[in-house]
Amino acid sequence: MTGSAANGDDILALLRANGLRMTPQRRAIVAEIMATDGHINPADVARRVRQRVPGVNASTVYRTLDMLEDMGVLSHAHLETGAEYHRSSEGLHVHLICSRCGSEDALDAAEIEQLRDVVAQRRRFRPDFTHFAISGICAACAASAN
Amino acid sequence: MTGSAANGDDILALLRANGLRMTPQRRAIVAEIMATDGHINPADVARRVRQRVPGVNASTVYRTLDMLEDMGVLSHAHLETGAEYHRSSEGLHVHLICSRCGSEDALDAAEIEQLRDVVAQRRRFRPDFTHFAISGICAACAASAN
DNA sequence: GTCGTTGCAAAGCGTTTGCAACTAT
DNA sequence: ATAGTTGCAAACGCTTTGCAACGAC
Repeated sequence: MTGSAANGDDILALLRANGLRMTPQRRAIVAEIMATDGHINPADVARRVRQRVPGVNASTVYRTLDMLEDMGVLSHAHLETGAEYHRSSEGLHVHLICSRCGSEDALDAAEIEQLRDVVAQRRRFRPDFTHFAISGICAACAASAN
Repeated sequence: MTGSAANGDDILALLRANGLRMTPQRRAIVAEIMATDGHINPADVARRVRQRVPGVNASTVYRTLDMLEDMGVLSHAHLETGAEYHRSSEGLHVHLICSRCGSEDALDAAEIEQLRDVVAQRRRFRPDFTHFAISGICAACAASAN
């Protein structure tokens, strides 16, 4: 339930420690995830994995992603297009998404801290800004538009 | 493209001004929306409207919600369960959602302002905190849990 | 009469499920 | 041998689409 596994070996150990098994399908899925920086949605992961290793069923991909999230290897966040997975080891990641052009950026740890403080100032709610993206208008679009 | 219509008459006027028509189906959908505080998703709106006015097709509901959003009468936000519509006239509304118990709360204008400032401090990105919810742990859950 | 609007029916898409066969351990 | 895992195929829920009929203006 913990692990911030950074590589295949760590993940294998994690599975073993929980009585789970490392199958060829899981190897392929983990490899795909580890090869991808940033986020990809379940359907995309399924497509990509199947492209490399034709035998992998989509339902296996969905079940594996769920499992990896339970193990703490993956996390998901909600972007405009829906849920996206990313490696938990990538650390705090708050997505800024331009609603006009779709470009993406990210806040750093200090900024996230400040956002948390604003909320904590008046509420006992402990916000997790990584779970949902923050929509808005990027500098470029603000300059060129309205 | 503008309107913050608060009642049926305003909406009718808005449609007229844009060469659109007020049909019985639209009347039913608008009535349902106006009778609901908070948010409901498209599928729910469809179900509720059909319950009241059996003749209304689901595709009509989807098309009408899209149209009303284009007109500025409705807005949508992204919550854990997906997209939710709400009346634009309800004003700035930032959703705080507890990921443990699902309870909801909202930030007020002053807090939203402060969040904006945090981002503006170092970026030219203009955030819209209303578009995505903010996930986190509510006070009650933080107290009862580990 | 015009043109926006609707219902219908079908299809699309991502996702989930039950179950028998398979296989990592 | 034991349980975890997979593929299959079907079903699911939400949403979209093309098109002919309809109806608000």
